[in-house]
Amino acid sequence: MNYLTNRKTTIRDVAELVGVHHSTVSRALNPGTKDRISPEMVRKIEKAAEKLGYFPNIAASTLKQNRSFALGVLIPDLTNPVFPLIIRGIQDTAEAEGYTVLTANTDDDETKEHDAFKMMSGRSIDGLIVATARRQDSLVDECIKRGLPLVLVNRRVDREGVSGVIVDEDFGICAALDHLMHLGHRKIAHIAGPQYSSTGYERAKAFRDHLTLHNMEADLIEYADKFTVEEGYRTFKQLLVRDNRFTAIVAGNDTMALGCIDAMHKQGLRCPEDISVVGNNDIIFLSRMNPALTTISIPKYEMGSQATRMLLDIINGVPRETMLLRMQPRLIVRSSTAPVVAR
Amino acid sequence: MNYLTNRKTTIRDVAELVGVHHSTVSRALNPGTKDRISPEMVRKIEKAAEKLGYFPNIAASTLKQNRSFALGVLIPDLTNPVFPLIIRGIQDTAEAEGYTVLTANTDDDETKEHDAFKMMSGRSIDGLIVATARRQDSLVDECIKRGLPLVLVNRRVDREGVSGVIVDEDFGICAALDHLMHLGHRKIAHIAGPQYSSTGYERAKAFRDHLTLHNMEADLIEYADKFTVEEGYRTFKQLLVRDNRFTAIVAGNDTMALGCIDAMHKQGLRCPEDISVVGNNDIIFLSRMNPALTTISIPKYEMGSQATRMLLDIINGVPRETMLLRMQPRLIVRSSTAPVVAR
DNA sequence: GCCGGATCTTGTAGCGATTTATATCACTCA
DNA sequence: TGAGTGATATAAATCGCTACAAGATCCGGC
Repeated sequence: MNYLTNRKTTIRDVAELVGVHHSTVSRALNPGTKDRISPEMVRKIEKAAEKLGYFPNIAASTLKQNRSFALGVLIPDLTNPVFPLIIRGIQDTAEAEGYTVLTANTDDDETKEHDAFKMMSGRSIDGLIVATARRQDSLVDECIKRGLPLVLVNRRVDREGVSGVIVDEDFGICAALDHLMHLGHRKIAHIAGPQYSSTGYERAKAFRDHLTLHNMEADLIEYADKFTVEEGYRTFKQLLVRDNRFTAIVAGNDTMALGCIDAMHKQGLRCPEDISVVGNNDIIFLSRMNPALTTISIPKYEMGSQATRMLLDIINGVPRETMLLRMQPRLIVRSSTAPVVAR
Repeated sequence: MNYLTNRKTTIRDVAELVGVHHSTVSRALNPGTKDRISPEMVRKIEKAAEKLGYFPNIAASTLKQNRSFALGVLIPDLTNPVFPLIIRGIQDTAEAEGYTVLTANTDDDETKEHDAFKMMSGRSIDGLIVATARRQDSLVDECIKRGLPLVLVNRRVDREGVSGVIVDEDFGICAALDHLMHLGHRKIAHIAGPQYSSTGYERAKAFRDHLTLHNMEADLIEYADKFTVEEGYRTFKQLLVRDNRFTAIVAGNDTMALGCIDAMHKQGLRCPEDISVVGNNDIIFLSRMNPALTTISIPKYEMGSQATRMLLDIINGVPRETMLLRMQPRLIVRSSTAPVVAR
């Protein structure tokens, strides 16, 4: 703290106190250039900085270096329980490396997405983590064109050569289907998530492929427009109109699974007695629900943290082998799935 | 985009294209100074800026103005389901006014809190929203000393004169207790949240006061160290050792209530048949739980949004009457509370 | 026809950091 | 002895924007 004026302490105040040039102070306080200053000088400067309560003005350093030590994160909606853990993974990892995180919700709306990106560009972010990617994504294309370091998380794009941390959706869906078949289910339906998202698309594809492989009916699929409870509800009802002889549902994600269960209850159907349900993501509190939802668990925190590490490596020019890191999900069996019973 | 070099477009590029001085461009593009430039000039400049894909370098403007159009937000932990909605309220409101939000998790740890604040200071935040306040809070004191615009949300401090948006805890607890008494409960216990937090403290105080007023036993209180499921679990067990004749529990918040229910199940007690439980906050999915948790609902999104509006008013020097905005909570009765039965 | 004032635009000087080039040593060694 | 060499420190320029002072332009009015 500068005791005379109200002005914030700057590098020049520190320099004055020590009796050196301010550029020397800059060097001494910067990890990368510290070694060009004599150790005792560094110590003196650090002491003085401490005493004056100096902290760097990041705007000034950003302006000069064109490097902000800030990362952008684009998510659909923070209130969707998948994201808080991913974001904590990102924030914890980023902060440990001295980076600040700017988060924006896009609600899967291209205008909001564009606005958020513009704001982030204005703030000279050093890199971007995108959890909102569509399979064809113009924003991702733009980042690549501009050369902005970019990592995808959760959702991927169709084009190759973009780094990201995603889930082995095939593995998860196969585990779910095997579990259901093991319980005797032979007629299984899928409430698919939006197909513009790789998660929705790949889960539906895995569903079809795996059932086909087992010579089972693979076209009991109804497509939702969003990954929400409401869309799960609506889509399930639609499915029921088409066909009501299935005994199990694989939902595109957990919130949609909850919507399905709501719709079932509304129709007087019971879960799991009449229909078994499997979700996806393993969001919080699922084990406490009624019924406790069987689901495919994905390592959310780890995904955020890995994506951030990846991004920081790209920013720092560290060579990396893996482009697309595919995390292993894990089926968690709870009470929303049960052996099929003759009706 | 500047087509010749790889450099970002600046106001000078725009100025050059239009054939005016760059300071004119700055004026024309700034809402506050736009009226000092002729309308047709403004239009020409805007057109040129658009054409060149110009967007302002916020670091430069921050450096010059000592104003970042960024707000800091301090929360305990994003993965605690109370916060996502509060934060969305903050973000949506802030973004609508052109502000960016920097969020940091403190895990109720003073070191992390201090680090986060230092980072935010370095980024020259224009104001701070604190959801981590302790009743005696040195960080809050520091902000006030420094004159940094500050608004509390959810938790308040003991000292007067600090703006904030909080909940009328007394009202909520009274509603919960009245509900329980109405169901015939005469021996009610409280699993209190940490007393350093105004929420924990005021809820416990309201509990004592209201029961005393009704000439009921008011000291069946056990204090938890954190607002977590685990602490709810531990504290409930502790309470049970002390006294096992209560028929209802008012928990400090929802997560602690869930911990209580876990502990009850572990002890072979049923909720609500043996013991009724009331939570607080109304976090997501409570209505789907088993049993569905009766709780006190607080307007989370609205609180975030109001706090932000308050903060922006302070920043902009708008006079405000209310210092401490007290939101009305609402009891939501579900199936974790039931009439008391003779045992 | 020229002055006073309103209206618009220009010029310039930083904001606080980093960075490149330059200066100043203190030594070594031919 | 004096040029060469590291090792440190200094000077000065710069990042892009805004604010303040000053200049240019135009107009009506006496």
